[in-house]
Amino acid sequence: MLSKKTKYGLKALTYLARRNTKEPIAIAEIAKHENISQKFLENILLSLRSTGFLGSKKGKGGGYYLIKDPSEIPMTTVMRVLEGPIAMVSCVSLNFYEKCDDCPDEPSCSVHRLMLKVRDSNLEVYRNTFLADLLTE
Amino acid sequence: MLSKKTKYGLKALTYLARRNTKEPIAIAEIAKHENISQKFLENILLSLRSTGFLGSKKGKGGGYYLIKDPSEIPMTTVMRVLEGPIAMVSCVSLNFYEKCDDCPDEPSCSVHRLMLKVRDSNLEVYRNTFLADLLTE
DNA sequence: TTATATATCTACTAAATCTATAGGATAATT
DNA sequence: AATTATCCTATAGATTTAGTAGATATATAA
Repeated sequence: MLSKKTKYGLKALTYLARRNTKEPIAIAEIAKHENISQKFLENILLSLRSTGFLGSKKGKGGGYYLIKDPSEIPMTTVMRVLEGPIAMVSCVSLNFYEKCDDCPDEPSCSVHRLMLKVRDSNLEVYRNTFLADLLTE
Repeated sequence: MLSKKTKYGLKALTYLARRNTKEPIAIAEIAKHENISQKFLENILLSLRSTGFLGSKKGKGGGYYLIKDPSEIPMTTVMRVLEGPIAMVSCVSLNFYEKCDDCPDEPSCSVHRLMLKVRDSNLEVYRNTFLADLLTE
């Protein structure tokens, strides 16, 4: 299942993209409109900031804003920060590879085989989907 | 992340398919060869039995055996039993659909949009992959 | 300079889920 | 009757998730 963290994070980014302004938008506003616990959202936006496409400003009139255009924000980046590795097992992960401790041989492992296909398939979706694609036209 | 339950279940099925016999194979044998806790595997195989492609026999000489040919056992069925719904959110689930309580409108929901793509993509993989495809040739 | 509004950061707690184990019940074989 | 193996239910420990609390840092405005 998709975590609430990811769900909320996506909704928040979508909200920012739809507001379509360079002005910072307060967490409180996003939380209210998207029905998210404000404190929880604080943590989520904080972790998204590390991606480089999300900026923030403190103090009165502060908040969060998109640095890049939504058409340049790929879901690969978003999902990796929010949900973690795209691969379902670490032995097929591109960015977080780790050998399975119980599996003696990867090429002959059925789990490895199946999850490789799943990873490729998901990766294609995430690579070809940008924040802009999730906004309603 | 893929659950251990699913991982073990897949390995067990693969083991059965590779043994390539109609004779029942004891849980103990599978558990030993695949490095799985026997008691845990009991539960897993039990739940897989409901799919119809896995049979069991009690008593001496008993165990589990595949009823169908591995080329006729699709991953959609396996994954749904072991890992649960293929969709990452219930609002895009084919078999377990449920409306999100916090989301007023599905067509305009960005999470819905993205997860629809992901579901379709995963579904294609699982539908086109059969147990037989996971065995090393 | 002071008050206010906002993000930042760390720590914590409660609930849910996952992993595994325990022990007996049931059924088939010898 | 004894043995062997699956079947079934319950439970316990570990981990993860979701959410909360409270103090700190920083920017704005009066």
